[in-house]
Amino acid sequence: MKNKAKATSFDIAHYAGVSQSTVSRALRNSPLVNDETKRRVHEIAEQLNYKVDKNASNLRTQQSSTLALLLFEDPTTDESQINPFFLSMLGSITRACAKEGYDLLISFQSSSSDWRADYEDSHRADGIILLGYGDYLDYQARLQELLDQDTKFVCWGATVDNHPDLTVSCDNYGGGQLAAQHLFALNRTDCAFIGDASNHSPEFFARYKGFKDAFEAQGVTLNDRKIANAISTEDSGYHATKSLIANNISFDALFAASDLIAIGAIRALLEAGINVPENVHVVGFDDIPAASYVSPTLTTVQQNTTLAGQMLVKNLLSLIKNEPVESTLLPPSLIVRGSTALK
Amino acid sequence: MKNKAKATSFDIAHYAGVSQSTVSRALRNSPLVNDETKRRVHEIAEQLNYKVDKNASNLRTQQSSTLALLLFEDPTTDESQINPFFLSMLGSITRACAKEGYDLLISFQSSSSDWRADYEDSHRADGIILLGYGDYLDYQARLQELLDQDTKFVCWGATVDNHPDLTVSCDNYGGGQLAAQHLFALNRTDCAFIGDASNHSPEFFARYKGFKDAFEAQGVTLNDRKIANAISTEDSGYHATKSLIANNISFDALFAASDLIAIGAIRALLEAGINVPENVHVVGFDDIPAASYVSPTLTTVQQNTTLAGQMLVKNLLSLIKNEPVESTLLPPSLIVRGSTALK
DNA sequence: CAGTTAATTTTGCACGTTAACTGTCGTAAA
DNA sequence: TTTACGACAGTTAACGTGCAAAATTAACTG
Repeated sequence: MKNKAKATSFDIAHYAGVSQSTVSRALRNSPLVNDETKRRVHEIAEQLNYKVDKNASNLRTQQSSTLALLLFEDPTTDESQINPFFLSMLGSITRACAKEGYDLLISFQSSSSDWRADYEDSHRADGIILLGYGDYLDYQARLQELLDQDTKFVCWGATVDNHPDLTVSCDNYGGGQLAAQHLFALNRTDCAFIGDASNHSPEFFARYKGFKDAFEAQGVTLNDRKIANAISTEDSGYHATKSLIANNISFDALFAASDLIAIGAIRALLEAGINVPENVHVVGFDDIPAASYVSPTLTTVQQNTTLAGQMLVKNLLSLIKNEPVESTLLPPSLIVRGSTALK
Repeated sequence: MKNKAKATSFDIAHYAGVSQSTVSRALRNSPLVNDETKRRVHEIAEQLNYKVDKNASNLRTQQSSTLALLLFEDPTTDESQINPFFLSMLGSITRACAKEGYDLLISFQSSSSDWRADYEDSHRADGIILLGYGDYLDYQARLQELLDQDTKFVCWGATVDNHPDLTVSCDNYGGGQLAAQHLFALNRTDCAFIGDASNHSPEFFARYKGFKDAFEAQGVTLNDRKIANAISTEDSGYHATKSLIANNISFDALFAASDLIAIGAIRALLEAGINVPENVHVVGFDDIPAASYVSPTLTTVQQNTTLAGQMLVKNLLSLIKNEPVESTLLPPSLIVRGSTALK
């Protein structure tokens, strides 16, 4: 039978015949406590099923051993749907936090205007991880505000002006190059791009830039007309591709700024009777799980989400400890699948 | 310029010329405080950018306004991959929590043996949501333990012995019926089932049972030989289907216990030169995002994850408030797509 | 105008922990 | 023998809230 009232450190002190503060020290393995006493305290703590009260501990130490994850979704995305790429990141961030002894608090784009107040000031979290795609311009002002407040935070993808160290991101430019080199090697040089070639979405732009530059390095110039804008959803990729087709724009390869776009693009192509990969090779970006389920399976530039999550957490913890943080750029890798492989 | 030191309720009390406890009440809109005083306190709080310290507040009230979500993955699942169905649930649970003013703490299958101690005793969370697929038998003992400890928790899917009220689940049996009725209407009665027809995974079993019973109600008896076991991964579905084919077992329709299995099954079928839906109709379960990306798009029994998440949170909060909780069974709905639709 | 009641506000403590400061005792150096 | 110091353990004071009881003020009655 368990006690209804939860055991406190005083209870342990009582049973162990020592003072409460000795219990506290013993449980945190302070060197100021005799080993034998430590052992006894630990034993009794176990028996009483004692757990340090997080609230009391946090209140006293003025920190929470918790990180907050703020997830920004594309505004058009349907409520229940979350971008699978971010979900993958979520998984690795959760694990990285657990490994470091931190809890993870998750929240979607907060309607509140003051992230710092919501998390740091209220001592709910020691730091914030911002995870989002695309339109960071809207947030630059806010990020600057966080900086001014000396808030501890790291971003995925978005570079904060003059503070690249606060960002962990994939080498999108290099990833675009990988895609281009792959297509070039397959002799597919008449390429379309679906994503966002403006500077509106820095990540998509970098992918495009790397793609374009790599082709130009081979003496191939891409036709700007073969670009269609899309946000990172299947639907958007589908419609963008459809409009390319409708405009009679020809191409023998297609580079999509994300896998979801690529999947939508393939659907549009197949519907139009254009075979993948025979007529058009398709390369995506991200390597979400669905990339290996669709048919044809999708060749894509893989982002290492496991490493990305670990780095985000690691860098944030360094920030919190006021340690120097270095800029982090993760190398992507090309995963060749059916959409660029002729049998 | 913000103060480095965070404002406390004492600071507000000082500026407002009242006592700290009046501030506390004023901020929580207690009727015991004069309206004018309230207004002034709120104003000053805003100016100082004051936020209630969660830790102090939680310590005082002995609760955390936080729920913990424990996610159980299939043991075979790769580390970074999370079952997309659960991710969808995660999204709606997060939102439901936010709406109720609760934070959500996420954790993957804890290696710790004592969930209650990890969350409730340490006051990190007021209650626990258990989310998992399949093999609950391993956990029944643990669930019983949680019950004995009077821990506040709710489960997805798994029924705790004699406590159906602690479970929110989809009407898996009814979903199986839906699938059967659909296939029967299309005159596909020679059905295979891939999943788990033993009682090992209660959810899969219920889906199979409903499927089988609905056919029998129409006078059609399913052949037990046309069953292959699989866990909820694409790979497992692929191999299970392959083994059916390898054993020369014929069928004109296939019901998979989950979409991931169905997607793997389709891959195996197509590889074997069996057309979907012409030769074999395929019906899945869950309606994960990928179901509408694969080709052919997948007909499936949809679980309402939005509602499920809301109910889990709602029921858990009721439990925490010691209010009576009712058993919750959510109705699934059939989504007809390409894998059962002949052009 | 003293006396009673209602409407507010204030005082003081408790929540469970950690950390800084004190205190004790035995042993080694002076 | 005295002093000093290390190795422990105990005492006390926050951390910032929220609640109960006490205290103050205002409002009203006879």
